Amino acid sequence: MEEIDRSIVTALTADGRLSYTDLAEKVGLSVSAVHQRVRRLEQRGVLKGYTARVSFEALDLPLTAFVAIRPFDPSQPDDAPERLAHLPEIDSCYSVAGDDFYLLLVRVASPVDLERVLQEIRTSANVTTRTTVVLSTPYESRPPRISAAPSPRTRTRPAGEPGSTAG
Amino acid sequence: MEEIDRSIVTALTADGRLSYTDLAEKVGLSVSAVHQRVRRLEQRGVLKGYTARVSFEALDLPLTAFVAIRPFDPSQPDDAPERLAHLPEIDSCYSVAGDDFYLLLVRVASPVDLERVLQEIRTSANVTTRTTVVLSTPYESRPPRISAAPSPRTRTRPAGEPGSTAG
DNA sequence: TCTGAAAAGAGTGACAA
DNA sequence: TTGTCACTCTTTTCAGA
Repeated sequence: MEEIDRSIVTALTADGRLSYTDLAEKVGLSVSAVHQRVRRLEQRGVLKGYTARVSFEALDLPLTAFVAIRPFDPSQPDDAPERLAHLPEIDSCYSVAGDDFYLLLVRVASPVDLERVLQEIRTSANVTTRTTVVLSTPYESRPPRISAAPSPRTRTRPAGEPGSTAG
Repeated sequence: MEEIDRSIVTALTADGRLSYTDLAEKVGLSVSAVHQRVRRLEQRGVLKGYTARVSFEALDLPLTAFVAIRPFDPSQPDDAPERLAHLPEIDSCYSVAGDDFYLLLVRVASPVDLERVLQEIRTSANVTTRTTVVLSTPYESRPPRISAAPSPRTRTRPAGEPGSTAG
């Protein structure tokens, strides 16, 4: 990605409510130029949206756990993610290589709630669970380092226009 | 947490750039009342900040992995999180119960980069690694369900005021 | 803790370069 | 693709209830 776009994305991951005025100052462009770039980054899907970062402790969800799941009957169709999507305690669902099929990140208020959620996971998706409790979180969701490498969409060009292979 | 604050937090996790005007409409208060509530939620630490959500694929970080680590020599002081913090490929670091000491979430551009990062993790923190590659991510970082239970800070009271234990 | 109003500041779109 | 300008809307602060 190009340098200015990179610094825009970096700045917006650090503060998602930055005004275009402040952004423009940071990257050394006018407000409207920055505004257009942000719109393009949003359209390309580089910027997918904006969220508030919350304190899970303050929201009474102090207990985090990773739950690795495997189907009880591996011959059955595997639709665990959809079957589990209704559980609000599940923060994330990853399909993984290795011994397990999926790895879930779960946030609850208490051990008793974790027990209940594990039961709901097992019965909803017909899986066995192996749970790893998080004791503390030294850091989480750090902003990524954004490289200069072109993203796939950067290479796209309007239909009908000749590509560089023509040269 | 109280109902209006809950809907404010929910709305801001869904769209972190919502204007106070829109927020005020959603929760049925005036703009300045909503503004005050948001400021208070920020001061209490319920709202910790705002970020742009990015596409890791578009940022050329299509490969995600979980890396479980254990100290090579368990008798040495355990300062792995600080020793690893400089690696930008590490998104999150969780201290966990169970067989491993920490679980890292890592994002890289390619298998070769993963290999390099694993070597850097091993040498930086003097640990062994066990890596689980993520194949796909059905969902990630979903907004939490916000309960009515009081957050810890809600219970605090001005110093010198008698607590309920006095009764 | 809320409302309403006023001033300062930011977002937005058209147009020229 | 960027900058300028003009218009509109939002943010921010304050007094008063």
